[in-house]
Formats: sequence, structure tokens, C-alpha cells
Amino acid sequence: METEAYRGPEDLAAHSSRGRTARSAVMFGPPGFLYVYLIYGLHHCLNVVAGPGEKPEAVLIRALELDEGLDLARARRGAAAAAHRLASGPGNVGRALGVDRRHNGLDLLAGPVRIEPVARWPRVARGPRVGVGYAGPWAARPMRFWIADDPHVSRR
DNA sequence: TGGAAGATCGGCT
DNA sequence: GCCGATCTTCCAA
Repeated sequence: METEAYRGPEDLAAHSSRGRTARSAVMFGPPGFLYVYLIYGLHHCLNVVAGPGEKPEAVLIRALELDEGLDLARARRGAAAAAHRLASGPGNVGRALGVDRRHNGLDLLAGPVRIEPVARWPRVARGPRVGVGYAGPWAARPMRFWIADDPHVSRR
């Protein structure tokens, strides 16, 4: 429901902009793999490695609509979350899916996670990414995408 | 080897 | 709106 694009290595907001490190190594590989990192010592953020060939690009998943069997409501103890079955914010996405750094480098073509094209695209809105004020000219670029008119994306 | 900052979240004022 | 939690990562020295 909400994503952000990170277009390394030139994108100063991307972890891959400082070259290949132990953390960002998976982004320098082929697309279709998970890139998971720990932020603020607390939250696991989930990315899909994208980009052609060696280009270290990734898509951060910032919000999900949850399917049956994922009880985010219990985790958050919030009535709103229960009603919408929503994981809003990258940290909550990681928590809702039970993803942590052990899943870094997971092959999305091998399962159990699968990404499929949608039958019909909803209207998509775009704007600046969240929390990347340090990235100079890249901070203002409209590289955050969310389903338009849906009130459940992470705001700010 | 040390230290500062971080692609955040939720609770409290 | 502000603040604390919590610890990895990366760069400088």
C-alpha cells in the first residue's frame, strides 16, 4: 500500500550510496531478494532488491494490508488496526510479518514469500520520502508511492 | 577503538 | 509536539 524507492548508488538516501558494505551487500546482487536491516536498534525494515544487474537499488515496504492469519491487532492492541488489518510504517510491516535480519537475502523467487502483479492498478500518489532529510538534493524527490485516497498509509 | 547517527514507533504532555 | 528505547553500522582517529 505504500513504498519508497532507493536508487543507489547515486541516491544519497540509499544505504548503497556509501558503497558495498556487509549490511548493504545483498542490494549489490540480483533483484528479487529481501534486504532487511535493523533501524534504531528496534525495528526491522523490509526491502525488495530491485534494479537491473549490479545496480544496488531497493524498494522499502512501508505499509501493508494484512491477509487472514496475521493478527496485527493483537500486536498493537489498537481497535483501528483491528478494523483495518493494517501494518502502517516500515517497522510495523516487519513486525506484522515476523521478519528480522535472519531473513536478509531471502530469495523471493524461491518462496515462501511471493510477489505477484495486480490485476488492476489502483490510483497511485507520490511524494517525498520519509526521514531522509540528510540526503541533500535527493531528500525532496518524490520517490514515495502510496495508494491514492486510502487513509491507511503511514502519514507524516 | 570510539562515538554519533539512524529509511522508527508509541506513549506522554 | 517531544522524548525515550535500543543497538547496529560506519567512519574517523
